[in-house]
Amino acid sequence: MGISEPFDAAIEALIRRLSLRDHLPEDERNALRSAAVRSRNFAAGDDLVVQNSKPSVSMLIASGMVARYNIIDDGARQITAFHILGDFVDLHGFLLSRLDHSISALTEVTVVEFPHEALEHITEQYPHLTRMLWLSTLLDAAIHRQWLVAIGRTSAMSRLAHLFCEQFVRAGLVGLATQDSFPFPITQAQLADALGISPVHVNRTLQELRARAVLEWHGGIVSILDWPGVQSIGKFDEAFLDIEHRRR
Amino acid sequence: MGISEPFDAAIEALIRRLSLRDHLPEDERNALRSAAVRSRNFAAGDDLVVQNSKPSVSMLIASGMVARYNIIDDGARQITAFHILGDFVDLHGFLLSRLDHSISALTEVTVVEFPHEALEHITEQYPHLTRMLWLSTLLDAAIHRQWLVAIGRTSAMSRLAHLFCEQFVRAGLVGLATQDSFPFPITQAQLADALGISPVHVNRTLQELRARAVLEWHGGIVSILDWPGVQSIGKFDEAFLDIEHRRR
DNA sequence: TAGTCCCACTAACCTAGGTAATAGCGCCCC
DNA sequence: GGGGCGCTATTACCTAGGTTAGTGGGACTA
Repeated sequence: MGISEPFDAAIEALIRRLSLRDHLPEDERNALRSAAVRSRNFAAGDDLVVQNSKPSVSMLIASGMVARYNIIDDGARQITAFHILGDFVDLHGFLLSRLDHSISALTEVTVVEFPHEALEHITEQYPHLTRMLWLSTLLDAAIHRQWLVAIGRTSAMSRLAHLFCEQFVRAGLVGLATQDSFPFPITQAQLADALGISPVHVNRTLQELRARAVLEWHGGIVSILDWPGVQSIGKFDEAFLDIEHRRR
Repeated sequence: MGISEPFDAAIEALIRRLSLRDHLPEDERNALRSAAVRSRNFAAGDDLVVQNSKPSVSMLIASGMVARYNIIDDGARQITAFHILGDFVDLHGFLLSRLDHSISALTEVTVVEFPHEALEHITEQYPHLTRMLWLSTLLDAAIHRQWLVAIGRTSAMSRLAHLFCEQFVRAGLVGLATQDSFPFPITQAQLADALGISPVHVNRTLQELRARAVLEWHGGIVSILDWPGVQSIGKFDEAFLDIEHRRR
């Protein structure tokens, strides 16, 4: 195995995630496999991409967790997305000239790189696979919209619960969750930056969730104790993740 | 003119918007023109699409203004996007199974419809045009991210100013703005739903902007009095709109 | 085995923005 | 030409969540 292992893990997870939405024929799977050129490792805290850069590759996550974020001039930070195994973190960088945000590793991370020429080749040769990759960026946008709704119009409690629900379902889609738990190896401060609240209030709110006995979060693992309860607090409806197998 | 007028207005505005990012050859322009089948009118307040429906066409705006929004069970509403002339409101509905939000007309609106089969045909025959349409949805996502940053981490003042900046620039791109003004025909309550604040606070904040003499908003027209001032209050940097002409 | 981080957690106090209720004003429509 | 009606504006009061300034514990380090 050696060098081929991260390739396999990441690409098969991507294929698995896409296959939930439509069948991927073997030639398209192979096109994906041969578009990846190499893997790269990052330590926790490293930036994979910095704002305003013009990357020439897009990165698929093979292990670990990353965040996309923006820094505001006063030093505040807003995380706009979390990504895990099988997520194409900056696929949009293929068509956007310069990235409007940075991406940093929340844990140790391994990614697989896809040169933009290889992606362009896919768009020239494989229309259906192109639609599936396009879909993958549309799902990211749908998640952005859910975050907007949560941050704009719901309480800290709801936002927190909603995010846990989303991460639980997404981890499950790539085989990283058990029936009632999933890895969530970040700090309360990072979570605060994603939810648009202060770290202190994240702590307060977590205690309330713990007191209500709907979930626990220790040692980087979230355990769901009462799934309907969390969903209801978070007003979570997984429809936006569009997990439906059909021709696209 | 007659029936062909909205087609022309909408499609030429779309072409203009895309052409800012890369050259669109004549055959691709014609492919777009022939993919549109008919226009439709909506009165202010009508829903163009309701949440969870499965549309079989995508709509390009020919005139008027629409909002994408989600309703939360407690009745609160969050607007996640505004769209004007030349915007493909629900292009993502082409690949997503069911829409995760509703779309409603804020003014009288005319749209041009593109059947999903016609869009699929484009993806099969015109790889470059496909990338450009994909890009158009990526720009929507980039705007979502900016809204997330604004709503999550900035004051009501900044959010308001940021939104005005964004709308001013976007209106300019399709020829709807003058040097220092643009149409913004919505109510303070609708604006509140986009910014994630209350209508009362929108009013308070507008007065503050007026007092600082950076902009005015009367009769559905926003007049920018001090462009650097508005940009600085809104921490606005148009880079995320990716207005750069290059091969994509 | 003491020293130093980093992170979860706590407490006291503070403020941006929410809520409710109401007034005024233009516009349309009989 | 008067009566709704939708929108802006205003006031008084309230609260979710922010801020600041800590404590305590676990893990690596010397």
